[in-house]
Amino acid sequence: MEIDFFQTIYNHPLLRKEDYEEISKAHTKIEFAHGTMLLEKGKIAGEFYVIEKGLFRSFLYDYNGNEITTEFYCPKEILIESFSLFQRIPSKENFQAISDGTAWKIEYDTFQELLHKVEGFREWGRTWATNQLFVLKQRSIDVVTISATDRYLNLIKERPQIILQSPLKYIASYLGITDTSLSRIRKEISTG
Amino acid sequence: MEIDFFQTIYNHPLLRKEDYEEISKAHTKIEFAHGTMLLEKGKIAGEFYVIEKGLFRSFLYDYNGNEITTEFYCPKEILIESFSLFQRIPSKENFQAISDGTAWKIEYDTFQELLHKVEGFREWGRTWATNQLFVLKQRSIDVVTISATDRYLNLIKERPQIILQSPLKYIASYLGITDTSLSRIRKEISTG
DNA sequence: AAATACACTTGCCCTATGGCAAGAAATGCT
DNA sequence: AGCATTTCTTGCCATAGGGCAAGTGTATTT
Repeated sequence: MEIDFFQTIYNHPLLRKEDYEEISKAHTKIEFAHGTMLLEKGKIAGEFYVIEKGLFRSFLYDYNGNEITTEFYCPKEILIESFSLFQRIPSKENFQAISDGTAWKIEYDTFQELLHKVEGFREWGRTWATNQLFVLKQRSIDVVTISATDRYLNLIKERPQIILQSPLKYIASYLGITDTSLSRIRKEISTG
Repeated sequence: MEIDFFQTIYNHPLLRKEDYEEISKAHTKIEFAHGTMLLEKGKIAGEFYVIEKGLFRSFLYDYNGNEITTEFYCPKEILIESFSLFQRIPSKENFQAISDGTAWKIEYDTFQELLHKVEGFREWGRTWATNQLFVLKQRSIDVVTISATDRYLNLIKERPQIILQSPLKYIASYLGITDTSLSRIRKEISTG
């Protein structure tokens, strides 16, 4: 199986070769067609995903009913609503494939077993959670300290696949503006 | 010492009576005058605080130079910049007392020792971190799904001490609006 | 008690952004 | 290839919220 792939994903000093075999076995490959919903708001997540190919997003509706993209998920990234999956509570967001794609999933029960059996996996999970908090905190700071234009430029630099593969409107709402405004920002940028 | 107080703060099934004594001993009482800075952006946090009395806040400057309050800290809450304290990186925010107050602090080294020696404390810390992620995620969802007016009403209901003790301008920037706008919202609310 | 410093409200005006809609461009489907 | 759908741009207009400043109120200091 795809041991190499999983070694780069679940990279932790405590994990040994046999652990990776165990981890690999827990995964099942799954294909998603463009537009497929992976998880809907209000439902309880049943699976953990690692993206292999394609682009995914999470979104919700603001107080005016507009769709707001809250995150993009690229290959090699983990896609889950962690609180829904682990605390068994309704998901706060919707998750959707915005291109055809493939992922490796782990069922909830299997995931719990892995956590239980493999110490290094547990530690990897904790590290991942800590990192999530770091990233989320940084994003909430960026939203106020960096203008939409600059965050767009950052996105181009740091995650160009998103710019190339996502419709403008998803990127716009991710940046906190409308597609009309982002279109104008692009014009500004290209003009100078 | 204030064992009862610390028992309500560090509440975890693994913690036993002797642990609370150990934990209590690690704390030093400290008084803050209104306006005192506890930690400034760019510096590395050296202490962990539990608020006993008073009101505190964290803030930063947006891309137009406006002060933005990012969080309020009330009695019985933990006040730290966790990544600055534990990863030894510069703080991203400023922390300030907005009333006279008292807190219990633990020095960085002492905190590390506690984590090392007391398993229940370590577990409590993990639980706290998980909860931080949950709260931060919920807040970032609230910002888009609930209007400023409704978030203000929620704040009145859920954390009335803040409304009573904090100047309007801090609350306004916390809600993502100016003090002028919040003043108008209050008028709206009281009128009808 | 006067003086000073904040805090809050309110009016006026202005600007950035959104809503809408038309048109152009690109993409996908049959 | 031709049609349909979606995406993106752009103009016009409306509006929520911000900037500013004056005026009132409330504390704190000397």
